[in-house]
Amino acid sequence: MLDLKRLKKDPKLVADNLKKRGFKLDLDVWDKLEASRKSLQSDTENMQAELNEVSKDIGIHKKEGSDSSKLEKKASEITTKIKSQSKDLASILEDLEAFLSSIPNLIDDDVPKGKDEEDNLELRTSGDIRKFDFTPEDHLELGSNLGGIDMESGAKITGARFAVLNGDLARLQRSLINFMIDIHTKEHNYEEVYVPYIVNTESLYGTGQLPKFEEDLFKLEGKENFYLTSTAEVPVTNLFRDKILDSKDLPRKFVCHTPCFRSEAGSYGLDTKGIMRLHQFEKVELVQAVEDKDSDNALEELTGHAEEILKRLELPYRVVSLCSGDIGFSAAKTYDIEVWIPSQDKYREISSCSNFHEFQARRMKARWKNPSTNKTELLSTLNGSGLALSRTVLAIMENFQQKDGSITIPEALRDYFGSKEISA
RNA sequence: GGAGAGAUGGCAGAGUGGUCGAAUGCGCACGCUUGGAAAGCGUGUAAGGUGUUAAAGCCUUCGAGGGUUCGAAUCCCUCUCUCUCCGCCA
Repeated sequence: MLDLKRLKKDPKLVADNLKKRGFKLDLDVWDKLEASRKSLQSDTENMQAELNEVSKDIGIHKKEGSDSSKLEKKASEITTKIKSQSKDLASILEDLEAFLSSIPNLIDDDVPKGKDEEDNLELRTSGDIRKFDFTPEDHLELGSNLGGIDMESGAKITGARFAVLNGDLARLQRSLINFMIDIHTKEHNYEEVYVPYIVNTESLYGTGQLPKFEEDLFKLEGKENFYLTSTAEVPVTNLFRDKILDSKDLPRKFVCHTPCFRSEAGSYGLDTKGIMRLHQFEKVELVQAVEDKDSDNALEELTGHAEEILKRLELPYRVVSLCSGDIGFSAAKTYDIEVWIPSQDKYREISSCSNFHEFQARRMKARWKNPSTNKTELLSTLNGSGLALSRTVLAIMENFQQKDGSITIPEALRDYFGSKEISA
């Protein structure tokens, strides 16, 4: 949710900012809604004030035992008026809410301008891209040969875009989860947390998935407002919902492993092969809640934490700053980390790290008490994958494959995995 | 799944129709006290909206939604959640 004060004060500025991401803010609609809200609301409040006054009077009369029937009649009239008017007000408020809740976040000034993916700005690369002295296979060929990736069974058990991992590859994924969480808790000072994988509409609204993006989610039948979580961002960030945190508890940093369920509506034909894009995948997620003044630094830090995993795994990657047209609904600024995929001869997203500033916090009333002003202020929230598991498995397979089809395990992971290779 | 109890401010916990946004305690802030600290004493301290240079004032909020009433934290209905007991169960 946008800062309403800002929208009231500077509608043009807000609209211009939103324009950068290709969102047209209809200022006429806004002006009309806001004007009628204002007059209706202040009218209603004045009547309410009058009614409160009269009611108080009645109370005094009754206590004294004097006649109050005249006052009661007056109050009754006011009540009737209020009731009819507050219906109008409620409907305006509803429209306003619908209007506001589908406006995306404002974009940070240093976000590169652009239309789509093509205009994203590469900030840095890391690691050396391996030169193969044989023709490398893609992860699905490798996995099938090793008997470790079984798309057929996934399709049989559930359907398209579901995978079964067997033996060493299942173990590889499990070891990666521990590897990542250990680094984030022991070295980067995140608290580990375990959360529900089913979330309700309030939580999804809080982080911004609802009301606009319901089609990306799996909704449970029977239970009115239950959805499978599409990212740990939803349950973990909502830990802060309706809370007022003490300043000494900030920043708050959580790391959480969850499965993620995405309907992948609108991505038909994309990445149909293997485990690149699934309806169900595992992810280790980093979430931070900080004071807004610290949030820019926190984004750099958090991105660095995710990068550290790739460095330790000796996977080549690059960091790109998403351009204004490609940035997500709730985010003010996003860095994507993309890992090198030899079979595609390009970098592919393996982590997305975003600063939401107060956008999510405003929706979920996540606040902290500022001791210097003694006021409650909104938190700033951030999150990023640290990392997406199936794509990490995929990247290790492809980047560390040997001529005979075996896969070397990156050194840093060997203690976790238990051996130094997956043999052919 | 069955039976019962409950949901109040940052936290704990009073309040069963009328100056109740709400006693008290804890916590927190400030002041006094002290060489300094603790203790003690005093003062202040919910959120959101509106308004203002700032304030005052006004409106809303006692789990959520609806209802009764001139007036609801308090009465009625629905829902959600929590706790206790029973059953079932990884």
